[in-house]
Amino acid sequence: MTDDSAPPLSEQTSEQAAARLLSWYDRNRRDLPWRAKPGEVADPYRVWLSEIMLQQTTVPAAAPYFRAFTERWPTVHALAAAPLDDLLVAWAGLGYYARARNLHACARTVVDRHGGRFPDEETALLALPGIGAYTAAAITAIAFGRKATVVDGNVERVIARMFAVTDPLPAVKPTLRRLAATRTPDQRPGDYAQAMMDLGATVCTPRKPKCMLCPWSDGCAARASGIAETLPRKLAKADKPTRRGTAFWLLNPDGAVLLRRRAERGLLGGMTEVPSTAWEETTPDAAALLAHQPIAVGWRALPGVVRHTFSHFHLELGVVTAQAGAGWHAVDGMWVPIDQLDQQALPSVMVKVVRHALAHA
DNA sequence: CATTCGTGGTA
DNA sequence: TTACCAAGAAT
Repeated sequence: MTDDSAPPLSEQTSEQAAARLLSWYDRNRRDLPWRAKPGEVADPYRVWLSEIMLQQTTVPAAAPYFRAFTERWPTVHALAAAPLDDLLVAWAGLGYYARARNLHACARTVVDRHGGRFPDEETALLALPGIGAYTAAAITAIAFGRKATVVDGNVERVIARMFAVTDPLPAVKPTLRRLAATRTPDQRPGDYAQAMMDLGATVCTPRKPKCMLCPWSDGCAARASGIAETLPRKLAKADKPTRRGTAFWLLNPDGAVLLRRRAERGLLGGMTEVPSTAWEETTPDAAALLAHQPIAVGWRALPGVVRHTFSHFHLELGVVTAQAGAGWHAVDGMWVPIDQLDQQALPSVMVKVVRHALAHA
């Protein structure tokens, strides 16, 4: 049966709809670094690693990190044997650093309690650190070829449009999941999951969906009503407050800069930072600087400000600088030569601070 | 159920 | 320049 002779999607069974999507997938397959080629056996380690990296992260952002990780740590055993700090350095810049900490914990659990093999059932996968409903289903389907309903942002969008679901996210999530489950086929679970996500990523896009290219367009209720681009609806998010702080760019006589490790949990947990005052909505005053300065010296303010936006607030960091005299090696933190900063677990905001300091100091 | 948790690309 | 957005999870 060709696409041209197929009946409208609404008159088809879900198996027939799935077959049409899989046909589209085979004709439009993307070559991604973590994707097994046709005929290749999927490697659960690579599937897992890619799915963690892709959480709330675009393909172009994740790809170079995936290549670096798999080259340096080709197996879950290798990753489990590595120190957490090595993972944090390698993860720096990718964001959501709890993912890296959970990645490490998960690798060690798989090696220590599962004999180095990932479980092939959703419930067992769900129990592992950093693996939630989406990732458990994705690994089940893609790595093990077992039936599972994969629901990510792409699938939510495709399903909301197909069924013209107008209730807003996130409350409507369970409904979208149920609808998605009714269409999940028994055949080619991994390809179907990736086909749904590819469809959302390349055709059923958030803005200006390419309905003319969609294998499901004739059965799409939202397109029929002319509301496809408005779906899925989402509740308005609270606007981001602006927090402010002052960073201390402190050099020692050797030309090394003082850095420190952030708390193991929370924002940028376990990552390296330039010492600073607390980040609060009020501009830090002189007393705050005195209270937070790593050592008591005279500070000179650098011109300008470092701006950065996190997931839930804007940050404006002023930078002050000073030269530490000899004998200050006992401060809380570590002296790092400027030319060795690339070996540190510096998140993007701190890379901005470093660049700003080097440009203006 | 709402909040916390990054980053870079895009319109 | 701002806001939105991306293959979510943990609490």
